[in-house]
Amino acid sequence: MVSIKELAQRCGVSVATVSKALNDKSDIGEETKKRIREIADEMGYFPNASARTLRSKRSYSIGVLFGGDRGTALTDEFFPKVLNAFKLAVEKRGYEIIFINKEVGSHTMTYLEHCRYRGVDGVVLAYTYYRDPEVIELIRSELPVVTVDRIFEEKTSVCFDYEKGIRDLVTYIYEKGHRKIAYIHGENSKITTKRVDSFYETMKHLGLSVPDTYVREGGYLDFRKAGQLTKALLDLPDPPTCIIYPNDFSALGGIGAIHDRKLTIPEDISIAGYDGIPLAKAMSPELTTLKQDSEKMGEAIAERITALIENPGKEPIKRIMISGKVSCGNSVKNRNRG
Amino acid sequence: MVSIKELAQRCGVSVATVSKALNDKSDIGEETKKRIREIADEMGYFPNASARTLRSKRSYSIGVLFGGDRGTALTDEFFPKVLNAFKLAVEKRGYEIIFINKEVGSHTMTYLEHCRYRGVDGVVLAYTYYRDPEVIELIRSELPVVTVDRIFEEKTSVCFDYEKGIRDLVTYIYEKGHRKIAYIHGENSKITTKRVDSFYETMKHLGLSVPDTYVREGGYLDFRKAGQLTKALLDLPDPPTCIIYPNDFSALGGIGAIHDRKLTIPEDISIAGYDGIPLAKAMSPELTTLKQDSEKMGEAIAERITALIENPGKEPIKRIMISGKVSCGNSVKNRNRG
DNA sequence: TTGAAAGCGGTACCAG
DNA sequence: CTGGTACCGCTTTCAA
Repeated sequence: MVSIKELAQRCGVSVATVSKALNDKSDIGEETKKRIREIADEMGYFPNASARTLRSKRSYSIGVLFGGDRGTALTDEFFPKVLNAFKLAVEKRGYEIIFINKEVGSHTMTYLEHCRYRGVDGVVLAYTYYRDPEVIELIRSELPVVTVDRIFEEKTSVCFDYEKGIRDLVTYIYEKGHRKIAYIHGENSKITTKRVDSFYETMKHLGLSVPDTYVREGGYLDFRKAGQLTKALLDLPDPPTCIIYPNDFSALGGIGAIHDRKLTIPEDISIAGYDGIPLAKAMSPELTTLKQDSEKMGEAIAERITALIENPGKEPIKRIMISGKVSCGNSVKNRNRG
Repeated sequence: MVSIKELAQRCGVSVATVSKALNDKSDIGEETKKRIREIADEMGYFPNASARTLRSKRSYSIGVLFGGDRGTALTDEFFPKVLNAFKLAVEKRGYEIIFINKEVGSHTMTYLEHCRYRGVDGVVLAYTYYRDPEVIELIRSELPVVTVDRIFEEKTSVCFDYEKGIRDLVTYIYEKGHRKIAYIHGENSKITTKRVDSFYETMKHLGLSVPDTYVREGGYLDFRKAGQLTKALLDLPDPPTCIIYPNDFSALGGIGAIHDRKLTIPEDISIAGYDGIPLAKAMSPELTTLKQDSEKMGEAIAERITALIENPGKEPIKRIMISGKVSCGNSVKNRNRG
């Protein structure tokens, strides 16, 4: 690898001049800058990341903490898409991502220590166990922080707009003529609460009553439970005409149960998912769902964290909402005409 | 962050001694080592990664290159699971992963340049466009390299054993009494060729003939095409009793087509997928598939690349095969009794 | 506008 | 066995 020294010799100037020229400092002549840049390109020069970081305290790397210790978020069906979008968006801005964890070999360090160890410029937290004292320590640190799908005091956050999402989805189903809508929701969490509250509010706003038996706790990754609950809903004396699932994945459990009962979708019973994973389009009938925009999400996180890094203390705390769109599909029957 | 200097002062020894003690060099007394380590723990000391890398040329980071420029592999349904397993396995060994790409901000660099820029200790390549000259340059470089699912001369590789996988799957289907087995395979690639060859060989070995019309090119992510081809197969004068798909995901396209034809699985037609994604278990009926062991894969890659890094020039070139297991499910009918 | 030199926080060599 | 010191490659201050 060609070093700044070699480059300087080749240019016939000092290393200081080269460094300043490449970092576009104001105290170098335009002529000189131009020449140095050209020769640098020609020689394929890149500053050594470690040296630069060591001296300048800027690593151009962003720590990503997600899914707690077990690092299971990557095995989820939806998060990798957000991560990928985020990755591309930060790379476009000259940053790289580094996964933050507690164990580095035999050493155990806190998340914050890990961040300092690697010298990350900022941190993004997503789907973590937010009550973990170490997570809290990290959030309260002086590092630029963006939290995903969770709001913290004094910190910028980017969240999917679940309230609007559920509202739009329920409204869509309502407009298709459904009045008896059941909701199998995910495990208890802030996100789930938001969704459930929005469900009740929307239903109320639409003038519909919701029997207690219509709202059941399933799980985001538990398709088996979704199947059981679906059967329970179908067995009610007054069953719903449409069932909303925690997400697209768990909707599959429901579909299995519906097939078991020899019913067809959407003729006999309508269903809707949430997330809009590619799979939803592959299903037959195509699943009605709320498509969350993972690209917009990734881009928004990247935009915010890099802004916080590059304008320390000058960026206001923002609460960004990313809204999705109903993906109609064919799993919700139109009851209006017949 | 506490530096080695402060730690040395606190210990009453020189920085050199501290460095050597913490790196467990042989020329420091056991007593001293122990005392220094204790105080280091107490003070929460960690060596600064940049400083260490700068001087020692060891970054304890591993570059990961996958899915080419667009970085789409993370959006795939299966690769994130391998990546996650790999990530956990390298972290256990004290390494971190860094994604290699061409664009870092406005700079464009080759993959190899990026590796040098970040000073990665080794590289893992997976599902890349292997004919890209830059990829070849990287593979031929002096960096420790492990390739995934692809074999290169003089380089260590870890591959899923597709030959055995297809053989086991076909044999399983055969044992269930099927004789007319069709195979919709993925896009042309080395991996696909291996699978198709194994399919033909196994069929031959089982004494079964394969009409040309039974083997069709679909796509790994193209469920729509899988649906079309399924219909074509069903329309044959002598249709197969079982269809194997490129993977679990594309099998869904087939299922849709089968439902469209008002046929049931497995009574009217049997199907099988490949990969064993969680979804396969969620389907109804549960999909018969070949479950690939992503954990074993991740662990094997991690073991190999770290071995290559830590024993430069001493590790033999290995070709590791990761074999999966037939996950029976219920989508292949037992034709033996009835 | 340019350059010399200090130093970021470690590691590695060599002397004691 | 321990310590002094050069130095990894770059940025930054300060002097010219």
